[in-house]
Amino acid sequence: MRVRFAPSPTGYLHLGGARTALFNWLYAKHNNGACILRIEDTDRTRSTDEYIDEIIKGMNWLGLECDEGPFRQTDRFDTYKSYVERLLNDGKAYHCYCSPEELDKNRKEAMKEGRALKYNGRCRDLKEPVPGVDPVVRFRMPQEGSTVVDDLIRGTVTFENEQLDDLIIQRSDGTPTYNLTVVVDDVDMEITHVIRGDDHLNNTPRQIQLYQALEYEIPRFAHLPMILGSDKARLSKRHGATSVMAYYDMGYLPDAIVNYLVRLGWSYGDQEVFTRDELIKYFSFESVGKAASIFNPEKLLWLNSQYIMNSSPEELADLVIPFLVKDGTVSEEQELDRQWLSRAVHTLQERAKTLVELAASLRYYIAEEIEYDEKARKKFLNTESRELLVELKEGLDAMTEFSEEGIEKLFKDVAEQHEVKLGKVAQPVRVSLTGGTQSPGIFEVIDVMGKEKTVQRLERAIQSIS
RNA sequence: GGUCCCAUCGUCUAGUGGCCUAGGACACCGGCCUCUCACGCCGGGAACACGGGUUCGAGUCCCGUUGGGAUCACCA
Repeated sequence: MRVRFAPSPTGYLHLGGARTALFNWLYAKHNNGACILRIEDTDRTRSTDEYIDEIIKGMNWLGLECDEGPFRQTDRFDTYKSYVERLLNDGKAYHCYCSPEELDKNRKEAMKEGRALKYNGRCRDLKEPVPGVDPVVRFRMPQEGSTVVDDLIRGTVTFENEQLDDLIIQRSDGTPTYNLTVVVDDVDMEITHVIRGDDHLNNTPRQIQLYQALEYEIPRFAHLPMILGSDKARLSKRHGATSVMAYYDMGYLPDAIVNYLVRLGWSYGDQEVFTRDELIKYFSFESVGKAASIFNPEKLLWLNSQYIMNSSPEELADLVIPFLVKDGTVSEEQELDRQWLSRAVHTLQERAKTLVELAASLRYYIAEEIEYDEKARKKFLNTESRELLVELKEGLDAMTEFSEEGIEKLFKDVAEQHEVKLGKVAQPVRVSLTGGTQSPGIFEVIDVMGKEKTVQRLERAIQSIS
């Protein structure tokens, strides 16, 4: 069992491409088969090496490494040429001398008259070459009967051959075109299952005809439904057709992206969150839907928060460091105590939806100085709370051993003495320590922050009042 | 326009003729928990596009309508 992911390096790996890669990868893993990465770069004007690197980087980040490749089609031009020669010699392809302008004119006329947009076959039976013109090579498409696509997702789809065009398989500059190269490569690379986007379904009968002309076995096909933007239009930059690496920058975990993507069109009962192993075990085309689905950023975000909650603090601590550096919270050389950082991360895990948010909250644990949120300062750091802060500071300063329980007892004692609720005590402290009104439980914050920093910040808060 | 595909809550989906008074998840709205914010828990509103058949019985099968999408390049 062999599958392939065959992106064209004319852009970054976006969510749609990533999902196609994912379904190929899952199907291969599920069946203990191989996944081949093939770069379809025959359009030399639009393909770049930079995009190739970016695509591979994106796949690696998502953990979708292929078993073979990358193979580049531009390295295989001689092979394609020999197949074209074969078709030409067998009379299954012919030279066409029509100019692009002429073709364009015919197309427009056909459009105006409401006919199918199809090559008129002018050069089909030409006996002599036209001098001074570099011809393209067209495939002589059978015009009788019909072609049936047997698709793992869509079932049986029938196309009338008379609808099929004599497609160009080699350009006038001698380079091959897509419909030929896919077939040749899938044959050469012994691909058994072609898994790709829905947008290729209409190409499939043409390719089947090519397989038949070449007398090769036809692989199985599976055409995945598209991913649409919120306006039901094709996914564009606006909705998320940006590079998957942009999601790295936004603080998403690769497993969350994978989990989100797989549930777009595929399901396993009511289960929403899957481990990678479960995905491999359960994946099947039988439970892939046929309808296109709309990309929903909120659900992705929710999944990401789930993955952050369920990750180990140690793992998250490692992952968040680049974001702390980016924020300027720590410098590149700075050595952080990993064990301590993990404790800090642990207090924030169920509050952060992304690594970016996590890094932002971590800032008050790590930074030397904090800034007060102005509204919070006004409301909680005032003469009313000053005495409480002084007592708390002294109490904490006097503690020989720091523990959550001890801190809690101190807070409750102070609250009781002043006959106020715990909230009256906790909020001013929270603002003093974190600068804002939202944070993990105040006892754990103090415990993680440590005596020195806590006392110092309380002192500063008291100073700011007078 | 031709051809092809698709159609269950706003969104992702469960559903493979009776378990459907249509289930779950995100989002939204209440409530509980509580030192704040989250998490968690409990509850709420919200869908079978429409019209014909087939059948004792249809969200599920068939046909049509409507709506959406894809594709028709010397792009892939």
